[in-house]
Amino acid sequence: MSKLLENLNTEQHAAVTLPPQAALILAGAGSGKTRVLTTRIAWLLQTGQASPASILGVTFTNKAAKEMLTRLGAMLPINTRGMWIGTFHGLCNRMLRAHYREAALPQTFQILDTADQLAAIKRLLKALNVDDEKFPPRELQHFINANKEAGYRPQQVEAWDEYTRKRVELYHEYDAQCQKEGVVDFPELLLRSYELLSRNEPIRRHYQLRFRHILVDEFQDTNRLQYLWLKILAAHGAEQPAAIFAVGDDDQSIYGFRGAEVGNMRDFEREFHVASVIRLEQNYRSHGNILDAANAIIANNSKRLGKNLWTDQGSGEPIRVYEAPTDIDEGRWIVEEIQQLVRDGASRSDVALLYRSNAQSRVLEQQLFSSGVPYKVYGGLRFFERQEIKHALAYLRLLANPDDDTAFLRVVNFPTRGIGARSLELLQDSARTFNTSLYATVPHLSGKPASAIGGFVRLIEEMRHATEELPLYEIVDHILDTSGLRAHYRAEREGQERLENLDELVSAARYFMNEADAPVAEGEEAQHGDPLSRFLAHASLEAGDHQAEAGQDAVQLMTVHAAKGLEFDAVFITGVEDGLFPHEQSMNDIASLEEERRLMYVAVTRARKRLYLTLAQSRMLHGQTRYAIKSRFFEEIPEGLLKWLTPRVQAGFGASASYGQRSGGSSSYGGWNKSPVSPKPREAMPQQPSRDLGGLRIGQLVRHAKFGDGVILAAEGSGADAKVQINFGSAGVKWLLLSLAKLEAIG
DNA sequence: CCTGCATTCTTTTTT
DNA sequence: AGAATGCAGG
Repeated sequence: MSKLLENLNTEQHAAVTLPPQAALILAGAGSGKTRVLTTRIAWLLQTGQASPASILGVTFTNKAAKEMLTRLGAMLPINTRGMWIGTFHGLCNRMLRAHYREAALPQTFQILDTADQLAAIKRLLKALNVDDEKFPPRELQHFINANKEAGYRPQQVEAWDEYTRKRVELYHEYDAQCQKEGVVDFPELLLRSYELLSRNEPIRRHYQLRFRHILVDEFQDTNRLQYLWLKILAAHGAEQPAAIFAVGDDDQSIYGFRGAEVGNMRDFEREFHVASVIRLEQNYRSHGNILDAANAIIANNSKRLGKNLWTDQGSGEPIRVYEAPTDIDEGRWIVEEIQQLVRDGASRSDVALLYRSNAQSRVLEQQLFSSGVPYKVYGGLRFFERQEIKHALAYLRLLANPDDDTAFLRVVNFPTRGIGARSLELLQDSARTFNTSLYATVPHLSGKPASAIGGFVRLIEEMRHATEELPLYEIVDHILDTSGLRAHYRAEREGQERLENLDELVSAARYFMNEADAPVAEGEEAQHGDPLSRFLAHASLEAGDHQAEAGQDAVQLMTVHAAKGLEFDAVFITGVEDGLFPHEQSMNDIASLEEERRLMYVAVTRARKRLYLTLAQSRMLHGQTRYAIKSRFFEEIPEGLLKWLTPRVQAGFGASASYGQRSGGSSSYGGWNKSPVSPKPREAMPQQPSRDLGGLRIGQLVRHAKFGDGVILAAEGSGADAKVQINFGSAGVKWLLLSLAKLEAIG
């Protein structure tokens, strides 16, 4: 046991060995959070305080769950299979499969992913003749999910206005449709599971007695419903509540926009009477300057639980800042810098390019590509979300559950079978009359549509018959041929990759079966449900690990969100401009600006040794050149931590151009810093935007007869329409037509 | 039923 | 700019 606790610092040790009671661990970035979580489980097991079956480990991503299991396996020679460790959704799915009757679901219930759900909503609106201009499907989807994630069924939603009353009604209809079709969307997995626990006493008691230790990762990301779910599982308020061990960091809460409630941390502390909150503040990742910058940034947020990271690693290098004239120059400079790092011995995979939004990756990719620097972009379309895969899965879903109308409509005419919108409308109408699923309605049909659609139903029936006795992967293989999907993509010009993906689906099925059919070891329970349904659930819940394709040593590109939890020797945070980061849609109210700030905090704390902040004075966005000034977050970083590699010509009055370049100054780290700081002096003067601004440019100080002195923030249009945005300080920020306003360049 | 053009809308993302 | 959807015409 002592071995387990070796090398833990005081706080980590204290957290791991806490008595089994409600605990809140505030774990700063890079403070060994995952280590504490897994060591805690190992310690509970090894000291005999817990059996594997009594442990419930909850994460948000499959990746995190997998990592927990891997690390546990390395620590203890135990069978981790007896424990329930998984994502909220995965665990709820497991529970609902086991008690599908009590949860009023068909045994083969299918899971709708976000796109399926949207399709289902559109279909509903059409069937009910609802104007989708007045009730945009996406908005309705958001409304439904937000309510589910707050724990509200339609009856519980307060509707004060006509509009909301209608949306509640649609929410109700939507639920009814899902129930009829035997499908469940993501938030429904949780809500259903929660309701099952609250309504069914024996089942509730069963799980409450079983899970004595509940460990929750990334607690700051929980939404209301997830909190309620944990609360009921832990038998909160009962005499013998389970011990919840919650680990989180309020400063890294960056999912407020999708319903995460940081407030759950405070509520947890209060409602569960957490005796003492343990703070993990020693950072093992970043050098001092990087941490100082991070601390300084996050200090501007209000309502923090309070935490200050420190390190004993020394301050390290200054943070390098580069301001480029355009986004293309920004990308080019970054690529040169990366090439220099690589020449100095860095490996490309230890270098990350982070950006606020995905749209920014293109310019960077172009530069990397044309320079022949290998790179990998994270966060594209995932395997199970590809259209050919979704088509194949739709056939499989129909085999498992013919009432799945979404799946039916997806493939009834794909590949084309001469079934048009007209026939389908007819079918949908009579399905409403008979109150049956589309599939079940087909026999009632007469006339021409009947034969075409009847043929489709016969095809599915034949598939079902032919695959009855086959193992899973052969079922998949079989439907790829009999559905005509393979033939379809073979005929398509660009179909080669899709065909390969379909083959990969067969492999995925084979792999899935091997995993699933592993002999059931002692202390392990068999999972519920038939292999096909389980495979389909797996496909919905784990849309595909793009992490899988390791490949060569490549520079890592991703959004800041995607970078949470990761770390790199060198990190470039790109596009650090007002309007981009913070994003313009989040600049105006305090709550969302604070989330942007946390996002910046997350970004900064990804770096181990070297951090770059880069920005561009102009960039193409939505097909238009936009001009921006440096991010307001620069003001929050102590000037002494920054090394400007470009002259500072910036907004703010009287800001004199200061050149940050001072030779050397930094010490060397990690072996790949052979050349001091900036390899070569770079072009210093920002170029004038290639637009006639009458000798003006962004950042230019100007004088206006009425508004006084100001600085140009942005420009738009050209010729007679050319407008500039100027910050006149106390006189405000104004857009002025260049042709009308008499502006005099000063400074 | 398919094809091509117009219109729209673009943060972040996991399940 | 570019993707993705929706609608008119072949």
